[in-house]
Amino acid sequence: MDQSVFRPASSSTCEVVCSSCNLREICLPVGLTRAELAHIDRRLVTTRRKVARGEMLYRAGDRFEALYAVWTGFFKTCVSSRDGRDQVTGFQMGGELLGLDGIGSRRHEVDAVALENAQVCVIPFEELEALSLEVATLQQQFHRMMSREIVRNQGVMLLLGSMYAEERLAAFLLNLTHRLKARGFSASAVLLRMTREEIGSFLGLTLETVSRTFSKFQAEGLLFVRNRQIRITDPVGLQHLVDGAAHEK
Amino acid sequence: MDQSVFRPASSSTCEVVCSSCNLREICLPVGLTRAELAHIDRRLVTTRRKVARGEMLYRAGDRFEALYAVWTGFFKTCVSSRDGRDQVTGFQMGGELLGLDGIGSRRHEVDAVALENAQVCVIPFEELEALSLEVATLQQQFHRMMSREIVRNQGVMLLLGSMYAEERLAAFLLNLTHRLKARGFSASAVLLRMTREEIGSFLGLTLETVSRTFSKFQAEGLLFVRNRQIRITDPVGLQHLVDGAAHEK
DNA sequence: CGTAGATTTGAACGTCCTCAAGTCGAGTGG
DNA sequence: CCACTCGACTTGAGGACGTTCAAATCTACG
Repeated sequence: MDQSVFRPASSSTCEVVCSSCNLREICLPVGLTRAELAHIDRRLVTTRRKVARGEMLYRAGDRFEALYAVWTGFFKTCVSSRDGRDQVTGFQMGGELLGLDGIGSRRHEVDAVALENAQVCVIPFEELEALSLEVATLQQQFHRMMSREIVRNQGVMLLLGSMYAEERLAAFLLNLTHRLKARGFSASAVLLRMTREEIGSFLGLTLETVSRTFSKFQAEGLLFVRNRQIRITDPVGLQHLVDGAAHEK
Repeated sequence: MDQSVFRPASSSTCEVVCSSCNLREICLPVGLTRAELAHIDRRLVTTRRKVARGEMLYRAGDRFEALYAVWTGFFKTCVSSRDGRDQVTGFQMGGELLGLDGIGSRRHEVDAVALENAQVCVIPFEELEALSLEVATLQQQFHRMMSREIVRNQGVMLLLGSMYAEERLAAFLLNLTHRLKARGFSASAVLLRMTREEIGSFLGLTLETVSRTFSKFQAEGLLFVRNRQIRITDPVGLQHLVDGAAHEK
């Protein structure tokens, strides 16, 4: 647990501006004009926060005060019931928002954990709502992002409710590669940031089933696995699986 | 399919005002002052729409133009993948919003089907966003509702990802009764508006498993079932199940 | 170089699904 | 009013998929 350069609650106040951020075409400010961007610069986001691998950005029960836009690094969110069951509900990468769960009750309802050393832009929620009253485009964009979160989760419900293990893992991998590709990374060579257990929790499977399914995919020539290094050699084959090919009559 | 009194796209323009609606303490305008309510009356909602049992309020792919607040009746929402798999993602009753899935892409991403003759308040989305710029409280309330939708769905993911059939059905029933109770209905005598198959689809189970589990609950004295009439006699026992009692060591 | 955690793989078991048959209930028409 | 029909529901039997338990291997990191 390398914490040497990461003081838990450290924050940097220097030059945090959306208008020159490399993620501005993916993140919350999509579609804002230069003038609008200038208007929100230094008002919407004033600080970044570093979160070391394994640490929580926030945890269920914490007071909700801000949303977070992932700038670098990789997160997971988990819900847990009182009896200790828990479920990974999503993985977040650059440009994606964390904290939407807290708006309704003013308390966070899930845990957000960094899977690798990460930095997030802190978006004080009061400020976001205030600016949204001034900048209609910002409001619209925020609504779009919340809506997409809802749709994404419904897609996960489809996966959890009606897919076989192989279909789930295939869908998971394709989703991951699409998002990586949209950020300029390779869609075929993927370095997983999460354990088999975390993948399993997200997909409603055990870690053993995830491991076995990876092995099966490799045996079938769909990909190469070596620990967390994945090379996808047949994305079409994976898509075919997601489309239910293996169980059609 | 009794359509005699329900013309599919019919709408009534008379006296549709939030300020005198019996659901104003549950629906979107929660927390608005009298002045604010007066401000949005006849602007936010101008029409109601009737939807007959079995008909769709909207379907996946339709252009998104409005949100809908359920006024009377009962709905389900379904996602389906191209290969014909489909999954009920939720059931909606009075005061709950439909259509949030369309904001992101300006197209609806799910189907919304009336499970009984229903009426919804039509909330043109452009108008909602415009009014949200004027009435900060309305904006806040809308954000809260979207956030709660996200949290709700994460709860469903927990259910689908890590619960046994009995736990799922118990959780489903308790959720239903809580919502009914909040609307002034009995929390013990419930008339299900959906088929076993729809319950099963929502819970990631087959209709047979749902049926068997109902029978088992009855045999254990947790409830009485008679078709869609449910009488819950031991809500604590059901809660105990949800909390994982049956599988604790 | 040793230890703890992550991963792989095997074998047996269990939950839930599939397939099938039969029952029940509401609506229809004779 | 009653037979008829269709869909919804119940119940049983067998099997499949994924889990659980267990052991071995691998990897990263101190």
